[in-house]
This record gives sequence, structure tokens and C-alpha cells, in this order.
Amino acid sequence: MSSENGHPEEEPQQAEQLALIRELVRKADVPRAKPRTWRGAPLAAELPVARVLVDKGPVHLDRLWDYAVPAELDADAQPGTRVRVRFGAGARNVHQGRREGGGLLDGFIVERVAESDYQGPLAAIAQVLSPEPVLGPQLLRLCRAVADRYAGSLADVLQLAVPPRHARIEAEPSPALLPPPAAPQPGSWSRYPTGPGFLDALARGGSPRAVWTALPGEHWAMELARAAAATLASRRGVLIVVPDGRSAARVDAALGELLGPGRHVLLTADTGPEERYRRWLAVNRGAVRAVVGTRAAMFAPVRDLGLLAIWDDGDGSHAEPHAPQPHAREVLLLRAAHQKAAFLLGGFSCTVEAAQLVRTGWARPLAADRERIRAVAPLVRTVGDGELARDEAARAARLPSLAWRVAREGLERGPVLVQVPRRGYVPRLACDRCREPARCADCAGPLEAHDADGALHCGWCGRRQDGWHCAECGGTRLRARVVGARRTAEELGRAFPAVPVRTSGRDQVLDTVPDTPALVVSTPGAEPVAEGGYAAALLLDGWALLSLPDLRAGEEALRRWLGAAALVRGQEAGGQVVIVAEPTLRPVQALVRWDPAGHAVRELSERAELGFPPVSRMASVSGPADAVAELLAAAELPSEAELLGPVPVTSRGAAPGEERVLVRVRPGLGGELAAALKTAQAVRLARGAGPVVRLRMDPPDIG
DNA sequence: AGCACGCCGACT
DNA sequence: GTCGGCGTGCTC
Repeated sequence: MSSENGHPEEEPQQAEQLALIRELVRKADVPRAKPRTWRGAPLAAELPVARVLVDKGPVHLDRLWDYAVPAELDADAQPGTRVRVRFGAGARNVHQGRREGGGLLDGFIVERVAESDYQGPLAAIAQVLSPEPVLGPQLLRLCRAVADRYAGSLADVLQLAVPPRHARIEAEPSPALLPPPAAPQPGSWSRYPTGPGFLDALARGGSPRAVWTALPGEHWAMELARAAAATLASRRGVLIVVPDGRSAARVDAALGELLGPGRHVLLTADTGPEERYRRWLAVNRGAVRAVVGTRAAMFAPVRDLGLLAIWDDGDGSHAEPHAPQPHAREVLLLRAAHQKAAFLLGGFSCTVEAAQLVRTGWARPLAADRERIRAVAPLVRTVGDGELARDEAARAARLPSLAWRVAREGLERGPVLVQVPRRGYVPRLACDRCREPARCADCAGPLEAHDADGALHCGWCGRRQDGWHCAECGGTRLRARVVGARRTAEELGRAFPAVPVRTSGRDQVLDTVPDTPALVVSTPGAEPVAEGGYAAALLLDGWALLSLPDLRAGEEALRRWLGAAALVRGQEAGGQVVIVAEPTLRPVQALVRWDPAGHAVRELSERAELGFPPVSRMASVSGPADAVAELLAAAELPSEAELLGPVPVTSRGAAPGEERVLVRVRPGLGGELAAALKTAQAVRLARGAGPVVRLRMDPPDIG
């Protein structure tokens, strides 16, 4: 396939690059030393050198250290085991018999080799914590690839990938592996023209890759379970990553229904640390071959991986908040490439990244015919600003009369969902006339007005913009308006006093609601499933979502609307959706036509024109101004790298005087960019540890 | 990060 | 003459 995107196909070239850098970082040609006897203690007869990754500590220790393997630890000190080693200046003194010193640090044996290229005497491994090989070769390779991709340290990634140890759990035997199940019937996969073929390929041991646009009302958890069962039938393993515990529980239930007990495990944060480690060990030991879980499960060491699946990749929960902040979709893509496994990315909506996988030909679309979509999608109706202005009832009650009518009708037939915005968004500027986001004339970054004088500055390159006018329509006035709608929902509840009002939100999320008339007020993402589908839905958060301070505002709005609208009965069953948003806006049109993939394709081509991610690759470098400048000057960036900024960092937690620079490269150079920044960072830290500079690949918050 | 070694000022 | 300031540099 082409190398036009930043996806797994750039990986071999990247690996080569990094191998080269590792080589350079290592000392120049020195004669290879055999491990010397340490205090005269006998060494392991074979492969007496252990290459150890020290688990914690500063970034410049992110390399392997050679230790001698004493004969008595030979059997236990295998690759992948957790060990303790003496590390620090004092360790040598121990060797010379002077006094104790050098702290004990935890680490992992990465490999056993015959000789070391370190010239001095090797210290011995102090202790093998347990003979359990928790860091197998494939997991190690994955973690290294993730660290490289995100310009992070291997130690940081291992912290995400290998759970903390519980000795008692390790002592327990894992259950025996059950024989593979029979291949499942295609079931509702038959509603997609290529669905049965996809399932069949999985069952036969093939590795199809698909971007699946789920039909409205789809019992997607069962579809994922069927794909898992087909893969297990081919004697291969499965990993399914979903955004939250609620979704994980649904897939868990579907897997249980289809496979019976003992063939899969659920890995989520709700499970206590010990039980979690028990399940993780069962997976690592090959006793269980199917895993469903939330983002931390993206590293689950499933054996013989046949299928990697992710549901709703646009959900922000898939982005790991801990360094180096890998995204579950990208990690699964790396795994699919490494292991030649099948890949299934599904959702009611479609991200630009997913559209890019299809565009480059890496994955095939898996979607239903238009006719079938029309039959099962609810009828979507819009209320734009013009209508709102003319609508007397709306002005009085802050709710358009169409919404009243649809709610009243819906409540005669079942529950009605009301989606209201969450608090705490930051509006950005848009053209008052056509709502196109206001963009910088120089680099197309988002404009901000954070000065009291009202002057406009670019959020990326920091340049002042005078005399702004809209590139789309020529308008010269800006707006930052948002609609507060929570109160509207409360008023709606008062207007239907006979009907119960249930709420689902951040603090208390309802899982399901019964099939009886009720107003169900929910924030995006917390919508309960209605047993027979909602009779209607009101989407009242149009402007709040569209003015999120994000490049993805449109995509995110559409994703949330589709997530709610997919819970509504089809229009043949009378299901209706009313959205309070301008009908000319692209995401609104995509909702009306129920065409998320088309929306993502258009967003993608627009990003390509503007040089936005994921069509370009970006890194953000932030910290004290001089430190940022110093790092960038030292980094051997790809020659055509484009520097945007610096701009002052205004986010929470940033010290005054901090700045941020964005580095942009064309697709395919992301690996090179990450490697260059990581090397420069390591060099900086190795000498003198100046003020901290934060690196972030693919920053999500670039406006 | 720790913790060494190392090369210049005021104290018994 | 020594004790000790914390400025570079290494840690398998």
C-alpha cells in the first residue's frame, strides 16, 4: 500500500532508524568483554550476561544495562522475568568490597546473551523476583514500537503494559485452555454485504481488515462477540478494546452468551488489582485467548493474535492519559501490523483516522446498503437559527415547537431521549455568517482572542491577525456563542408533569431504561439503552458541541449525535430525532442523511488540503521558552519539518513563561520526527538535566 | 535521579 | 596543613 499516512506501514523504516540511533548512542567500537567473575561467584554456564531494562527512573536511563547472571539464578533469570539489580555509583564499591551502596531497582530481563560490550566489570543480578516471564518477546516488541512511535521511554510504556505483581496470584495455577468453539453463524452480520465474508475469513484463519460502520440500533456487542468466536474457531486469539466499563460489560455478556464460561476474560479498571492480575496471567500463560477490556487492555499479551478490534475509536477514553499517551487505535494498528492479524474498527460514526485507513487501502469498508440504512435509521429533523428566530414558542420556552411536538408524540409510544450539553467547554471563534471556524491566514491554526484588547492571535503560530475575514464567505464578524440547554431540559420535564424524568450523566450513569414513556435526560456518552428503542430523541447541544476548542469539533458532534440517534427506533417504527442546529452545517447534514463515513472522507480531504493531522504528522514540544528552543536547535529534525510557533502555553498546570512549538512533517516522516525529538531529549537529560521539556506526538488539543 | 570524584577558600 | 563548597559525570 502507499505510504501516504502515518500508519503501520512506516514501521520497518522507523525501526531501522531507531536501531541506528541506538547504535550511535552506544559507545563507539570497543572490544567486547566477557563477563568477569563477580567476587569470585560462579556464573551461569550458558549466556551469563542478562540485558536488563531498569523499570523506573529518568528518561536517559531508557536503555539496557548488562548484568552478570550468577549460577544459582541461572534457571530463574530468564528473559521476561522481573529482577532487582543494584544501580548507581555505589554498586562498584560493593564489588571492591568497600561498603554497601547503590540502590536496588526493579527491572526486567530483556534477553540473555553470551558477552557484553561493556568494558567494566559487570554487577550481578541481585534477585529474581519471580520466574514468571511477564514480558514476552512480542509484548516487548510492541512496547518498544509504542515508545518509538510516541517519542517516549520503554520504561513508561512497560508501566502501562505490565500490571503490578501479586505473588500470591502467581502461585495459583491458571485454568486449562478450553478447545476452540465452533465457528458462529453470521447472524446480523448478514445485514452487511461483506459481513458474512469477513466472518468467514476470520474462521478460516485469514486476516481481513475492516472499518465497520454499524447500522443504527445495532446490537454491536453481539457482532463483536461473533467476530471473536469466528477467530477463536481458527485457533487464534482475540483482543477487543472498548471505551468504557459499560460497553465492556455488554461485550462480556455477549461473549458469555456465545462462548459459555472460561473462554474469555474481561479486563477493566472496575476489577480489583488482584483479580485483574489473575486474569492477565491467564492470558499471558495462554490459558485464555479472548480478551475484552478498556484501553489498558490494549497491551494484553494475547497468544497467537488473530483479531484486534476496537469499538468507537473517536471516544476520548481511548487516549491513554499517562506518558507517552498512546491511543488504543494506534496501538492495535501496530499490533495488527506486527502479527499479521485481522483488524476491525467499528462504530456508529467514523473518525478521519478510520477514513484514512480505508482511503489508503489498508482496510476495507464494511457497511450496509443505503436502502437498509434508510429503513432502520430514525427520521432526523433540524431546527435552525432562522426557524428559532421566527418561532414564538421557542423564544418563550427556549425550545422550538417542533421539539415540543415530537416529544409529546413520542411520549405516547415510549421513552424519549434528551441529549443536553456538558458544562465546561471553551468556545472558539467562528464566522458569524457561515460558522466556518476562524483560521490563521499563515498556517491555518485556530484564532483566539485571549487579550483584553480583543486582538486576534493564532493558537498555533502566535501571529497576530488583523483585519480578519472569513475565507469561506467573506464575512468579517466573529461569534463565540453557545446555547445553555440543561435548563431547557428541566423546563421540558416540568412541561410533561405526568411523565417520569430520569437523568444519566457523569455522576450517575444509567445502563438501561424500560420501554415505558419517560423523559431520559442525558449528557453525551451516558445515554442509557432503551429496551425497545427510544420513540424519539431531542439533541439540544448543537452549538455547544460544534464550538468545542478542537479540530474535531464537527466529527465529535456527529459522533455524539449518532450515538444517541442510534438508540432511537427506525423511522418505519415511528422513530424521530430533532436536532437544534443549522441544517446547512456539514455534520448536521451527515446526521440527516446518516452518512458518517461520507462525512469523515470529506473531513479527511479538507485536512489534507490544510496540512492537518492525521494527514500530516505533528509533535508538540512545550516547556520553558529557552529550553524548548534549545531542544529544537539540537534535534536533527527531518529537513522539511515545519515549526509552528512558539506560542505561550495557557493550559492549566503550565508555569508562566512556558511556550509550545508544533512540529509538522509530511506523512511517513512521523517516525523520524519522533526519533529525532527523543534523541535530542535524551541528550539534554544526560548532561545537566535542565528544565523539563514535554514531548507529545499527535497532540489532540491543537485546536 | 543519586552519588561519586575533584579542585579552590576559611578553620583547628 | 585539612574540612568541605557543590560543579561535572557515571551508573552495567
